[in-house]
This record gives sequence, C-alpha cells and structure tokens, in this order.
Amino acid sequence: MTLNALPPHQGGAEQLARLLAQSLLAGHWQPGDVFPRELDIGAHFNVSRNQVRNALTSLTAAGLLERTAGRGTLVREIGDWHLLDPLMSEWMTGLVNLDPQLVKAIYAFRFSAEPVVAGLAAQAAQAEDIERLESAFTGMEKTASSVEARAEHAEYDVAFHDATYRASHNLVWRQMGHLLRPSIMALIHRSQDRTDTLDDSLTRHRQVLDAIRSRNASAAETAAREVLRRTAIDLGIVS
Amino acid sequence: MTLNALPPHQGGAEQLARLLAQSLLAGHWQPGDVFPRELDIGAHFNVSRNQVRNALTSLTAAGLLERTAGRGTLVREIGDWHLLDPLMSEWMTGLVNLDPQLVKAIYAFRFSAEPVVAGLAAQAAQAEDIERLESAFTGMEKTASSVEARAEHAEYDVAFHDATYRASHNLVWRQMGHLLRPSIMALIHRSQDRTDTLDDSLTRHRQVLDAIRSRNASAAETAAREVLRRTAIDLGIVS
DNA sequence: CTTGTCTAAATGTCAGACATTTACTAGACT
DNA sequence: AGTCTAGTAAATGTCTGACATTTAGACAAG
Repeated sequence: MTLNALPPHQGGAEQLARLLAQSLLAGHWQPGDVFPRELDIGAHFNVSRNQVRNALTSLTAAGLLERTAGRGTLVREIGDWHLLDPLMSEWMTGLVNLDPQLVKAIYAFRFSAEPVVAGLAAQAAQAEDIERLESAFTGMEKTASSVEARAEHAEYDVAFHDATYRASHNLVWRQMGHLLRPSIMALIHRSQDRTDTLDDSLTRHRQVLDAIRSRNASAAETAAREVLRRTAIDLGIVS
Repeated sequence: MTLNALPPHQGGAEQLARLLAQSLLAGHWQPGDVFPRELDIGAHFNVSRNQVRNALTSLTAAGLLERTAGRGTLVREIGDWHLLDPLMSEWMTGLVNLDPQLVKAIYAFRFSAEPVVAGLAAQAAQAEDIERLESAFTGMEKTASSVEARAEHAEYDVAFHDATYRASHNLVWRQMGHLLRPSIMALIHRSQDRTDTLDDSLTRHRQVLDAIRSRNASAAETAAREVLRRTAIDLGIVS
C-alpha cells in the first residue's frame, strides 16, 4: 500500500495524523504491513520529522500502529484499535469510505447498548438533561422537511442521542457518546430520506423523549430499541 | 497541589507518565488547577524536557490535562477523562487510592452493561470463546480456597469477564474489557473474602458459563446480573 | 548447525535555539 | 478617568542536527 499524495497545505501535525489515520480506517493496509519510515513520510509531505513523529504518536496511541525501536512501524489489526478514543471518532467522522465492518460493529453496539442507556436516563435525568433532549428534538423537527438541511438534521440527531448518554449520569456511558457522530454520519447517505421514513423516525424519537420525561425506564428501553431497529435490520444486525 | 517527590530510577517517560497520572487519578488536584511547568517537572525528577513532554502528551491524550501555547497546563475535570483509554486502565490498576467516585461509576456501568454483553455472548460464542471461559473458571476454582492466591484469583476473575466481552464478538464491547482489571482490582481489598462469599461467587460465575455454553441468552443476562449484584448493593448502586 | 560479531537501518533521545501564543503591564491619546 | 496600543515576560510548540539504542540480517568461526 502506498500513500495517496495529499500535502496538507495548512495546519500542522494534526492534519497529517488525520490523513494517515483515515488511510488506515478506510481499510487499505493489511495488519502486519510495514508502514513507511518517518523520513520517507516527511519527505513525501514536505514536513519535518517532528511533525511526522507527533502524528505517528497519535496513531500509536489510538492503537492503529505499533512501533518498535529498530524494526519500524507496523499496522495493527482492527481488533486492537481503540475505537473509543475521541480522536478516532474525529477521524472517522466525515470519512466516506469507512470500513463497512466497522460501521456494522458500531451500530450493533448501539443497538444493544442504547436501550439500556435510555433506561438509565429515564431513572437519572435531571431538568437540564430534559432540556437538552427537547432542544435537540425540536431541532430535528425543524430540519426534517427541507432536504438541504440534511447535515444540520444529522447534527441534531447526534445531539439527541448524546443527550441520552449524558442523561444516564454515568461517566463511562457518557464517554461512548463519542461514537455517535461517526455512526450517524456514516449512515447519512444510506437512507433515502423519504418523507415517511423521517416522520417515522421523528415519532420514535419523540417516544424516547416522552418516556424519559415521564421516568418510565422500560418504555424508554423499548422506544430506544425501536429508534434503531429499522437501520439495524438494513445492516443485517437483527432480523 | 504539589508532586510527591519520587524520582523514577528506572525506565523512561512511561514511568513519569504513570506517576503524574496516578497523582491526578487519586483525586488530588482540582479541575482548573495549573499543572507544573515542563522545566520544573524536568528539574524535579531530573529528566530531560523531552521525557516530560512525552509524558504530558500521554496525559493530554487521555483527557487528564489541557495544554495551550502561552498559558500553560491545566487540569481537566473528571467528566472529560477518557476512561476507556487503555492507558487509563493501566494507570488505574494498582492504584490503591482510586477516587471512590470513579470506582462507583465504573461498577455501575458494568452492572448495567454486562448482562447485555453476556446475552450477546450466549448468541455469538464460538468454541474458542467457551474454552477461554472454562479455562478462566477452572483457574478461579483452583485459587478460591487459599488466601495467599488472592491476586491470582483476581487475575482469573478478570480473564473470565474479559472472555465474556470477547465472546460477544463485537469490536466495541471488546474494548470495554480494559475497564475490568482496574474495576476488579479496586475492589479486591473490599470484600473480606469470606469462604461462603467466594463459594457464592463461584456458583454464580458457573451459571454464566453454563448459560453461554447452552446458548441461553436470557439466562446469561440474569446470571451476569447476579454475579455483580452483591457488590452493586455494597456500593449503593442498587438496593 | 550453532554461535558470535559486525553492519545497516530504523525508531528513540538529547540539547539548544527559535517560533508562537497568551496574559499582563505601562503608556499615550482622547 | 477610560480605552486602545505597544511592549514584555513566560509558557508551550517547533525545528534541526547529532547521537543512542534496538533490531534484523549477513557472514564467518567454531
């Protein structure tokens, strides 16, 4: 595998890190492949060795690469990736070629986890949590009709689910909210955003909101499951 | 807050990172506090500025610190910590003074999540997963009676739960296995390891194993809940 | 066939100078 | 007095070159 030449004309090591990471996340590179040497990368993108090292440090911290002193840099297998590192979420977001295996795995996780989270949220939500949920939901409503506001709608969608995780008032669950943006963005092109589909989605989101507001945990669980069910079926996660 | 002088006589920046991280994880330092400057840390521990920068880079990646160019290094609040970063797990493990708030949050997460994971495991487990579970369980049995094998027993305990996460065959759930070691280690001193308690624990673990082996998802869920229930009650997570 | 040594090549580390960002201070001007 | 501006100090960020350390492989001696 070689690198697609794309010199980052602005910004520093973060640009480079994103570039390299996305090359890995797209599914090019086999586990065990040797990654280019620092000096080669630096020469290729015309950046200093420092920048390269900083970028590679990030990728290593994310579990994408493994570096040893005299050997070089090796590509790690997908099972070792730190999918919950916020940097990973940032890299995954906006990547159109995200590995389908990853999209499916993340969605399968959400399908199994979010009902539980919604149930916890129904038990633990405070007034400000309800406000966040309502605000996100009304944003979804406003942007549902127009087609050009699709990106904005997705942002409100992310905000809604993130508010659910936060409402659980658990530090660990809250961290998983980072997975939402890449998961939702990866599927944005998938749904034909037919009007009836969107109406249906809105209705189900509203049921989650209502269940949390009325502190009905089991209702929140089933409602959250219904929100995700259609896409889960499409992805072959559940029948 | 000042640093407890403890010059790491061996190893490089990782030792320093662990030291600094544990100082934060123990709950000293208030959010917003200014962290010592690079040069001061270097002078204090007699290491080069490079080592300090490498260590601080790790802590920053873990969400413990926030660094800006001319301002300095600030301590971030607990809600921003990346609890799922494997480095964090490593730092938390073996830390006796772990913030009780953290211990409780992690255990509350496990109490809500592991039943689901066990259910998935019952659906997705392969032969090798069953083997891992059995191996870990027999290890727990062997080390249950003697008191001096308490640490070894805890390792088998970790291995058992980790095998459950792996058996779910979901990349995201698998990552959460990293939380197990600090969670279990933090509670090792808590239980008086009375014999009847240990017997009870073994019985419940066996029920999880049997349920997964017989592919009974709902039985696995309830069994996993029972494994965690007693400690959850002790911690005040559930009544 | 094993062992030891040498060499090349890669990442890791150091030290110093310099760049950049930020907060603060002191004036100058209205 | 108040406000804008310039300047200064202090912190993190970056660059560069040299050197250290680790690894894999080649090659020869036993």
